[in-house]
Amino acid sequence: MNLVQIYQCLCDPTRLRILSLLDEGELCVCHLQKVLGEPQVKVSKHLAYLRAHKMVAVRREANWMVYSLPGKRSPELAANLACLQDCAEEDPLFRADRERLRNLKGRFEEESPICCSPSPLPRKPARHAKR
Amino acid sequence: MNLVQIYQCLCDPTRLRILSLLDEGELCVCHLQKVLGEPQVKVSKHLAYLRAHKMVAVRREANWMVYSLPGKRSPELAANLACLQDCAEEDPLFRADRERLRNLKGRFEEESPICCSPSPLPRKPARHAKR
DNA sequence: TTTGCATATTCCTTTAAAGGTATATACCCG
DNA sequence: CGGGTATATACCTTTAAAGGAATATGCAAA
Repeated sequence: MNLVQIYQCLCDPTRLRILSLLDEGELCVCHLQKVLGEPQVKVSKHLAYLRAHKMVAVRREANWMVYSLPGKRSPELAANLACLQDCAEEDPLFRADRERLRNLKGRFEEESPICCSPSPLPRKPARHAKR
Repeated sequence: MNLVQIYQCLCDPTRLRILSLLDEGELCVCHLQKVLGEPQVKVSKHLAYLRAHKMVAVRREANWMVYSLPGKRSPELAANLACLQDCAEEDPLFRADRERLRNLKGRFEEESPICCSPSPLPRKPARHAKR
C-alpha cells in the first residue's frame, strides 16, 4: 500500500464515514448500515474495497461480520488515519455520524446481544426470551 | 473544499509528486515538467485540477506560470499537506523527485534568470549574451 | 435438511477521470 | 506587426469507479 492507494481509499465520502465510525470501535455491517442510512450493497461494497486495501480488519461473529480499523498499520497509514480522525472531529458531517452511532448503540445492544457487543463477547448468550 | 475533495486531489501520483516538489519552493511549469519527466499536457492538466481545487497558488512571471502551495489553507488542508510531506520524506519515489529537483536547480538558474528564481525576482535582467 | 438472516458478489449502466493529439491563448521581443 | 516560447484548453478514447437490482454464500436454529 503506497500513499496514492491510501488516498484512493480515502477519496469517497462513504468510506470516510465508515473509517470515522470505526475509530469509535468495531462495528458489524448492519449497524454501519443503520448509522450511515445507506443501502446494504453500498456499504458492503465499500467495505470490500477497504478490505482489499487492508484499510480495515474483519472478524466473523456468527452471522455477522465485525469490522474494525487494522491493528497493524504502516507508518503512512497510521499517519493518515490519525490525520483523518483529527479532521473528522471538526467536521459536522462526521460528528453527526458519531453522535448517531452513540445514540443507536443502546438500542443495538438491546436488540442483539451478540452483534457488536463490546470486546469480550459472550459466546453463547443464554437469553432468547424475545419472540 | 471538504475532506473528500482534498483526498480526491491527493489520489493521483502525478499530483502528489507535484505537491511534494512545491513543498521545496515555488516552481514554474517547465521546471516541473523536467523534474517529473512527464509531458507538458499532463503536468498542465494536473496543475489545472489542483488550481481548480485551490490546492496550489499561481503567479504569472512573464511567459511563465509560477506555482506554489497556497498561503491560506483551511485546517484540514494544512493538516493533510503536513501529513503528506511527512510521508513523502520517507518515500523513495518522492525523495528521488526532490533530489532530482535539487540537482537541476543549478542548471535552471543558469538557463533562465527569470523563471523560478528565488523570491525577489530580477525584473529586467541585463544579460542576453547567450545566442 | 429446510428456513431465515446477514453479508457478499455478479452483472449492468452511468459517470468521471486520465492520457494523448492537436490547437488556442498569452506574453515577450525584434 | 510577426515569430517564438510557455502554458492552457478542446476534443477524443480508454479505463475505473460508483450505484442499484438480483442473486449467491455462509451460518444458525428448528
